[in-house]
Amino acid sequence: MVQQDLAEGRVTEVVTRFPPEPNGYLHIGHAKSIYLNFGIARQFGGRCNLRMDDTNPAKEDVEYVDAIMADVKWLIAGWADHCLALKPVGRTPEERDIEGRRDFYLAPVMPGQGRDGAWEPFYASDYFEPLYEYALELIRKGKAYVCDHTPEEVDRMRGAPHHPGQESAYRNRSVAENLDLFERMRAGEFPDGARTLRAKIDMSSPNVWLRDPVLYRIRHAPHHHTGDRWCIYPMYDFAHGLSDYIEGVTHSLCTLEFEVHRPLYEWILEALDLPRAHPRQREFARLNMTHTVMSKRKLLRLVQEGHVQGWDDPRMPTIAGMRRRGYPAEAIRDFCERIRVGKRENMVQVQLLEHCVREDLNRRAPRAFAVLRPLRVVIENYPEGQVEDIEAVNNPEDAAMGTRLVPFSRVIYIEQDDFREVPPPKYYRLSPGKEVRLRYAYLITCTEVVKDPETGEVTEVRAHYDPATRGGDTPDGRKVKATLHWVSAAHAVDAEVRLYDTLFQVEDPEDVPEGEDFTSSLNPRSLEILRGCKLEPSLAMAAPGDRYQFERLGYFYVDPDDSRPGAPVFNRTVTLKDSWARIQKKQGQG
RNA sequence: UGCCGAGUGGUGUAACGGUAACACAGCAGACUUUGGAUCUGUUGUUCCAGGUUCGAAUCCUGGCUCGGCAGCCA
Repeated sequence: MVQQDLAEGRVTEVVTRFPPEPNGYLHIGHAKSIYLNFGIARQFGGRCNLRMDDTNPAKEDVEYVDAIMADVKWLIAGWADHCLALKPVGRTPEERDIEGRRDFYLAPVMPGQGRDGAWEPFYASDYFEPLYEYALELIRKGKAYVCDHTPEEVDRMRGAPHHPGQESAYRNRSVAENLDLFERMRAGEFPDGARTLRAKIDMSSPNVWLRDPVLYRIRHAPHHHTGDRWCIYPMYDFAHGLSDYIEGVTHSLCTLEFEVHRPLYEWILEALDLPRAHPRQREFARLNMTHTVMSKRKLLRLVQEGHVQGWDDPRMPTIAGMRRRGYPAEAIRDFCERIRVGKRENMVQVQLLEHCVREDLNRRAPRAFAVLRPLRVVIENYPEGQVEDIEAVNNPEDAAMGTRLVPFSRVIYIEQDDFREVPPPKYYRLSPGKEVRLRYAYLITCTEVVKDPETGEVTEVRAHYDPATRGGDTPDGRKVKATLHWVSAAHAVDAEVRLYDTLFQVEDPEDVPEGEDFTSSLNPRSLEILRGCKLEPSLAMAAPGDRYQFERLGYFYVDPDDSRPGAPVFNRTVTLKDSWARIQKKQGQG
């Protein structure tokens, strides 16, 4: 469609916009919209305005404005920064004259245009004055009127989809009376809900949004951006299309539920006889993903009821949550690219997102050794007090990332999962009498199991090493199936590691039995905090925001808030694919 | 029920009226000093019924199913 508009000469430049309401944090569904809107701007050499759609003072807050700005910038960084259009702080639309017709326009500021001053996103609330003028104009044209019915009356009189509504008793007030009343609404003469400004369209339209929709309502409430300057606020339908117009937006892309609003969007623009080209609204399907919820209302509940620790909890599908979990922006964009956009209801599997994350991280994350649930292994024939520096590859996918030295000694930790006293079928790892490779180090054979006499729990494993296998090679060509990661006990750094799983244990949390809601399918094991994890010493100084692959375990991200030098905290971004887990699962079923 | 929209493998998407394809997931195998990665192979798809046509996922008619809409929310 964009291509067609360009070809037909309807537009000469492409301007899109991303218009969140600052009443919550952005989630992965918004990421899809950002990717779409910025992607189109990028593809056609245009721009994308970041605009706060803030016409409802009751729900909105500056905290959200700041978070939204940060999330958008983070997500498009290095990709579409040059398309992000902002405006100077405090600037409002300029009034001008186009061939004798009055017009309002607000020009953007693009990166590179000396953008080092104070810039801010666009705000629908910056257009309250022009919007008010437009409303006056509608009244003068006899296309809007002040209505005194109560909300309940309006509701009742709207009718039902299959039968027409009833006209307001105030529908045919004179222009002068309407003008007077509307001005007094603005002046604050009436209490909340006493009157509204309504468009005069068609009470019998099959589209209920055309049955004289409310354009303005009275709300004596301070607004996060305009303070107490206003006590009447425009409704979405009135504000949105005109905001698009004021900003010179050419393509206004929104989700499917606004499809029925499109006739109203167009009606408003046409009724005003505007001098410039009209923006065009088109719709696409919002994103749904398995094992999570996507509505801001539900996400807010998760935050308020303490099911998560905040909007940026790594289990949340928010952009901030994913960032804190360690998802790279590139991977999220790749995901948005792969799901494409359509008009079909959809439920994308989280596995696809995780795949994108793994693919990205596999290429760039340096490898390291970390033992999450340590089991002591004493190598009895290794000289006491001896320490060897073992060379380890930083990233087998990228030789340029080089190697590092990891200390090896007589007492090491391995993963509890990597030892079984009684190995199940197909279990290749360590068990009594079995030989395994310690990655980059030596082959060891388990000689003895030490147990707690009380509980019977395995507390230590004793082993012998083969000095001829240094580096992990077998001079005699013998094969060992398993290679384990390890950490030298004397050199280990203690760390906290947070393991995350899906927030909900079912694919569709909305699909619950009668009388229950989505919180009943919350996953009780979505967060597991491990303390006393043993890391290789090079990780002691891991910096916030660093990403690693802990070999054989997954990708981990240094928590930006809680990690300290010498006492690192890692968040598990995503596990590695685990075919042993799959075998176990199958065995469990079979 | 009125209006609007959408129906293609398990999931998400492609396909000027001309061999139904791609990715993820699955399965099987190869390789492997990560049971990772990689590579190879493979299972499985056009909502239904008519019609137009040499030929239909695509066009037409009818039906079915799913979603959205009756906030002074966005």
